[in-house]
Amino acid sequence: MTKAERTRQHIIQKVASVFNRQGYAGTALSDIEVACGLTKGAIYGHFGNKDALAIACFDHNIAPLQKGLIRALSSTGNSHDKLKASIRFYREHFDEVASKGGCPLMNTSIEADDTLPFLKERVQQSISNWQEELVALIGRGKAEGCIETKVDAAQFATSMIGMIEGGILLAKAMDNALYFHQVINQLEELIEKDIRRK
Amino acid sequence: MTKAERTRQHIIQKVASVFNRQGYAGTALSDIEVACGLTKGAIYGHFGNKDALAIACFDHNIAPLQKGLIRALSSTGNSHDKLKASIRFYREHFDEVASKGGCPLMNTSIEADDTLPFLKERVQQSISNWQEELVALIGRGKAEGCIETKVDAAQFATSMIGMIEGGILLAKAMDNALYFHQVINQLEELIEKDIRRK
DNA sequence: GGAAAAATATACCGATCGGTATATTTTTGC
DNA sequence: GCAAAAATATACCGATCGGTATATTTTTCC
Repeated sequence: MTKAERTRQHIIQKVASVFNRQGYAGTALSDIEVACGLTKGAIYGHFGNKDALAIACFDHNIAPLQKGLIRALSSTGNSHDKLKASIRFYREHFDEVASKGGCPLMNTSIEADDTLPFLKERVQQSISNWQEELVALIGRGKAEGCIETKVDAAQFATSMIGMIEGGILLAKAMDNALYFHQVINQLEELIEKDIRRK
Repeated sequence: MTKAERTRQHIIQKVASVFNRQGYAGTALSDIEVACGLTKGAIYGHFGNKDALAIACFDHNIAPLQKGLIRALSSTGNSHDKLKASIRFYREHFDEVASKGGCPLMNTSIEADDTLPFLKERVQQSISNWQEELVALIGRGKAEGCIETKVDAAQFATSMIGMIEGGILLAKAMDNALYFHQVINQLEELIEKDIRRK
């Protein structure tokens, strides 16, 4: 890895959580300079402008979440087990996500919604991918016989994502992880009672 | 109503949705001037600073939601019916909320979380109130015999709020109301199958 | 209807915004 | 180890930020 690449990674790694916490409009170049310990000259040597850096940071912020989903999908057990493994992943990593400013998908979505099309595009891609992976998993579960065939896969996938995001929102807003765990408990009960085929 | 009061209301009414859409950091005084058709001189004659205006706008944005909850709680029927009436309210008003930039509770929470304590305080108060009202409603439902006594009132209340907010988030992010309705459908099924006492 | 008061607009403030041109330092490759 | 190139810092740009002092207009009230 060349020096430039290392520095580029250093900047992303240091600045990503600042963007996640303060948002695009709320993060000034001066904040970025402080966060990575470099001056504008250096930063603009690696990124064309603030937008390009914001995109790189967004990608960096969602990478671990995408990896977590992939890992859960390739875990042992049937599709119902994988669904549970996926939820377990979010529960186990909540504190980490919270400490970095919350879910980047939600944070970016809220701000980008009406004002930052170049970020909104990426948010939509991530949500679509997440939802489609869950729909496919539920479909496989029906074929395997571990998930009720009458379950509406799209409705449940959307609801699951909505509950996870909603739980993070409430826990962050209230500064209390209990809210998140309450929603996740409800979700797990839902999967056990209404989704699983007995 | 005096002239000053009328103008003050005019400013709030015009600017509230701009704050909801663009956020606090993303809304410049120049945006505010354009939105209400007045100059800084006039605006600062009614509000001490940008913070004070943001607070007034937040209050204005959540007022209809608070009223909707109160109205649902005082609707006819038992507690289970009131729970359903409350959900129906959000479904019926989704398009209106979406057109004004989404749920102000969520939008404000995300941005205020780490940077705007004076707004975060209000968000917390609103969420607490919402959750407590639902917990109390479920408690009354148990006493009435229309809600299963084994239901965890706090967990369900939190989950219900989380699902509503999560649904709004997804629908807004994807520019597609279907996501919201999917989550609400799931929530209504949940209430009918797992909450209601048969 | 005219003077006092209130509301609004204009003009301006220092600070900070994102971004760039250039000078300086550090790294690379022979 | 030295020159070329790359990386970084410094100094500066015009624009815009939130906010204020003052001038002008509008409203109020006798």
